[in-house]
Amino acid sequence: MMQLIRGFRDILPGESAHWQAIEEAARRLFADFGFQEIRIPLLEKTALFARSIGEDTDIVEKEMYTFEDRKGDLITLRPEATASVVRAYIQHKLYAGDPFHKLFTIGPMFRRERPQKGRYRQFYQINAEVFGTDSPLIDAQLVYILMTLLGRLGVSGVQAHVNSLGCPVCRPDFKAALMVFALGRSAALCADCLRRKEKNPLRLLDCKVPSCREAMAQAPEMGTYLCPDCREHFQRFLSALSRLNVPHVPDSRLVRGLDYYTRSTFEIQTHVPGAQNAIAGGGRYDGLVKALGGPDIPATGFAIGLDRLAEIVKKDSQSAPGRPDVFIAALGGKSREKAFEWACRLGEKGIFAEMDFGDRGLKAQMKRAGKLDARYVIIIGESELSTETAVLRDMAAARQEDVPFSLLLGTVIERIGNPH
RNA sequence: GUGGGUGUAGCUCAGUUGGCAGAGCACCGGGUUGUGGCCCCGGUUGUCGUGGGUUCAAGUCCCAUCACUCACCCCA
Repeated sequence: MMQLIRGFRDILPGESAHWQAIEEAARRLFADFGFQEIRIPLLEKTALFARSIGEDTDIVEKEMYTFEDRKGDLITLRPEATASVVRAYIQHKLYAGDPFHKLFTIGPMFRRERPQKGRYRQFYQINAEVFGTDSPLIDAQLVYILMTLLGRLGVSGVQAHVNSLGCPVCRPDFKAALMVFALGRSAALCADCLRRKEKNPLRLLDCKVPSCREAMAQAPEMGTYLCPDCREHFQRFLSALSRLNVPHVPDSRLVRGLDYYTRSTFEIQTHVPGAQNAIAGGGRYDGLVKALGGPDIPATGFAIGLDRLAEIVKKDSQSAPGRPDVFIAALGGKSREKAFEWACRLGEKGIFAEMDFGDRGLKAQMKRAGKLDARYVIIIGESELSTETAVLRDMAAARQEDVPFSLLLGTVIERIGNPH
């Protein structure tokens, strides 16, 4: 049997409704807050991701779908959206005139990781990016938007974890201090952490191995190393969240894996069991626009993992196709042709008319009409053809009447339009 | 990439020390020559994930492989 590629998935009709609900809620919310949609390509030059995400990150080192095209250029299926949005912002000089832009995009990303619950190799994200201000108020607004969206979707028990990663002025000092501290504890660290302390010392802070946690318990905290500007920025971020009554917990262990993050960083976590408890995350990336060849414009944004969110939003009930307004039960070929014509005409008028295309008995067709929960059934067979009169049955009332063909569609439209 | 678990009907799952592949739901037909839901009767549905091996005999034991799943790494 042909099977789909490992780590990829089909979103079947019963589930797609949940996805639509989330996407519609997000679009409405973005409109409410003045965001505009930007649509970006799935493929970019590999160098874009290598430069923005960071050469030494796992994403770039071993998780990207990278290919050579026919010309020999290296291209990559996007592992995240921010790099592309920034590229587009720069390329089309969206900063000219007014650098302030609020953008969102929804679509699939690709990472070649080991599949796991809520994690696929093609996964979907809703991304928001705000360019042109370094205000912590905007960071707070992004968190507020995230919480509002989750609230509108009926997701409860979520918490915003927030932190500040500092800036190019103060972060190097912190990294150095962290490295020195880790060096003193080398004996107690796991193999992964020994590797981390060279490449990405910040990650030492969120290792899950108990012995590492213990060893790092007294590690220096970013908070104490923040420069005055960053310290004030973080305070304003926190107080804005408090003013908005957003439940949030400062979490000095919250670090992000991508190199481009600066200052405010946040993650929305659920209390669901399992390791995949983060459903959205983001933060400020003030240096990225410049690093990718644009002007020195600050920016901030978030990403929501749609796969996990859909899993949470999914109600126990599977969504079903809508109930037909009318089911047309036809007996015999001639009748079926008539039924088919009626079904099409009714559909054109916005009335959902279902019918059976096989050659089945009336009982079977009535059964099907009942199963589909059709409001009315039209019955047409030999005798109806000869008298040019169809039977129109109200299923709930279990009453039926004869209606001349010439009046049938009008009668149905009237009944559906004005029930009773 | 690393480690554990699981693959039997469309779905949820039974299947004994190796001995004719099952149940419920769903689906189809009948009970009513052309009238739904409830009920009753009957029927269909399988590469037992795939490929090899052991055996008189494999869903069952062994090996490999693929997929799913959980955790790690990492991340949304």
